Amino acid sequence: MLTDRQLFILQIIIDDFIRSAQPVGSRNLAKKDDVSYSPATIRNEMADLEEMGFLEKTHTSSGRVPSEKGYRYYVDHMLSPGSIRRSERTAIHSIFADRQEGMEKAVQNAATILSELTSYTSIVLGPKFNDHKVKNLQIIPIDRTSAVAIIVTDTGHVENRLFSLPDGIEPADIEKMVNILNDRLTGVPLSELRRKIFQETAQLMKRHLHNYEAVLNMFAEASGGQPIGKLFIGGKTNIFNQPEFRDIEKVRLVMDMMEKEHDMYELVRPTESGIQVKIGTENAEQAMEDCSLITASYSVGNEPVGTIAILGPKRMEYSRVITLVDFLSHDMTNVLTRLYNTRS
Amino acid sequence: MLTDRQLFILQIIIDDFIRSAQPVGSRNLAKKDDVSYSPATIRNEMADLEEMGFLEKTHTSSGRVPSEKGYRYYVDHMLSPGSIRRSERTAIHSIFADRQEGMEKAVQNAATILSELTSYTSIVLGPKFNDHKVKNLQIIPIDRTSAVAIIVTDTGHVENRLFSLPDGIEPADIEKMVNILNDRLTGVPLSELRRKIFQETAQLMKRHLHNYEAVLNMFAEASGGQPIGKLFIGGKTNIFNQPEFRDIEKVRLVMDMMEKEHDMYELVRPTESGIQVKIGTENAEQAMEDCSLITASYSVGNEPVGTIAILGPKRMEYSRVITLVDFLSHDMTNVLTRLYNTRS
DNA sequence: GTTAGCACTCTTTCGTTATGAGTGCTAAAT
DNA sequence: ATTTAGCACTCATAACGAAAGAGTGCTAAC
Repeated sequence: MLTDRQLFILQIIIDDFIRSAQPVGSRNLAKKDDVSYSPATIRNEMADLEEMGFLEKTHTSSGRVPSEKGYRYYVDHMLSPGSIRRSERTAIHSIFADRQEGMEKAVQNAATILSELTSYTSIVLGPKFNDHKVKNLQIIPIDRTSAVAIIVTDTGHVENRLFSLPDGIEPADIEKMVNILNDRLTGVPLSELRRKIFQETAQLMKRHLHNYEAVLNMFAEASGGQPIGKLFIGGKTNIFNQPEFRDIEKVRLVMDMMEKEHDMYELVRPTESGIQVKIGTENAEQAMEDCSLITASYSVGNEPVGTIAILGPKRMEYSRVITLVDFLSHDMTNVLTRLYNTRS
Repeated sequence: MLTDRQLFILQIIIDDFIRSAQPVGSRNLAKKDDVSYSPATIRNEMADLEEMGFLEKTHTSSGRVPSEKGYRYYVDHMLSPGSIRRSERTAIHSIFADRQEGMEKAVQNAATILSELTSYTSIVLGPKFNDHKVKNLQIIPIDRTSAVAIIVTDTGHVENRLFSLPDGIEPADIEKMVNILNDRLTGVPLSELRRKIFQETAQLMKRHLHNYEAVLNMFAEASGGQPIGKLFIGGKTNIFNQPEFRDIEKVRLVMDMMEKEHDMYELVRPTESGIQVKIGTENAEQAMEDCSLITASYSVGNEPVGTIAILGPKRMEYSRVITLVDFLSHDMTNVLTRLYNTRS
């Protein structure tokens, strides 16, 4: 469909535009060392590439700019695998070097480092704890009317929630209840906790407590609270560096979106595994029309549990970013898988 | 020091500039219904006010703009107390209507609502839990080498932390330890926990466990982890609305600062109680030179435990914001004090 | 098939020139 | 002794036009 020369020229144009953010013209292209065609030839090819929809002009007599289709083709067919610098490698490995900090800190760290390495905005969706299993349950009474329910998972994650106690419940009752719950629910994955609570323990509880329902309900609710992982965003203001975002309205659109946790979650919610690139309007979100998003999931074993992503301008250094994101996601998968597997 | 008329004119100028963001000139001032002086008279007064440092010109023949000193004087001497609209009152009361959500959610909510009411950026420093007392301690072993330490306070707040177990420790030992800890440390304020841990329990532990030190150390560390409350920021992008922040560099400066948790904490760290207004360079932070900050602390009983703040342009609606912030801080104090006092 | 040449287009820049809002000062009016 | 009208002056902003520069498309020659 494209001749070798067209491919070559398209590649150079996109590479150049990614670097300079300036529309690229035939004259300047021809000056490059590795280009041996005359401006006129290049102009002809450019005209063809434009007709095919890979390039665009900003006005009648401007240089060419890659279209979304152009970027898409570039990403799909012309990406050289790119290498990782030693410093980048060590930076990434340092993220999980210190396990003691706890998962949340490490994930936040990943976001920060990723944004620093790329100077784009990074989004990291922390591991969802659905598939992690209950290690221990506690109910700590605070006063006569309220108590804290605590769920500890086998990965060391802690969920907690304040709830109202039914009237007239005795500390001894609570203790009994905690024992029953731990007895029956240890090892149950969080995703099934809600169901199991009623299925496994309701009968037993009934025998021991007259007021068990309210408590069970609460517990079930606490467990269903956060089915998704936490979201971390690094380098939110990096978008200010991009010359195409000198326009305050554009920045605002993106910034506004970044403040909406739900939108951001929708953006990076895990779908297919592997690396995904969404360019401009390929993203559902209106505010993303001038941005590209590169996402990769990471896994525990074969189960994807979270996502890392880079949000930048359409004119993104795709090659470099994809390499980095790929590397980090594999690193995270390795670390988490090892961690998880030695545990269970 | 200032004649009545100068006071009057200064007030009108500042009020006008707060509304319009445009330098105000004598001609337009004189047109106002409540001004009965001629432009020339006003010009004379303006010149005097400028000489005294309350007004500035952006260039030789422009209208006047309030100086920092002008704003300061305005805030200190000319603020009419301002009233709260019914809708605002209900919005604020709604924040703590639903106690079940837990403190953190409520505080986050406060930030959101405050930013929506003012259309500036709000900062809420959640209650610090230093003075809250230990209700219960737990150590939940995860596997042979690690465990989760959990501290529950009498306010229902939960702190938790993953830590490494010393080699060869037995589940029975852990149980013993937890019992000792609970026995000795219940009721201890978090701020003294670290000290008390060693003072009260070390002797006892020594008798029962050969390897107690590592565990104690860890526990002490977990308790010292977050002496300060959590920080919530609402309406980060509201700054984009301000015409004096059309300049992308200015916005960036402020945005960058808002991303740095530490800087933000420094900004609103509780100092004196009552309402504080910091105008422009009165703030230590460089990035704040075009902004004003209004802070108020809220308390439990007489002890200030957190801060609410509004960050906006120097040209802020001081009167309205101060009224709102004052009202909310009192509301929070009431709610928290009631909550806390029924507990202890 | 490639390229030189040329006319044409469109943006950007720069100086020039109004226009208008605003000031400061002086002198007259109150 | 204030207050105000009048006027000359300053400066930012907008509008205009001209010139420069980068780039294109097309035609004709190589």
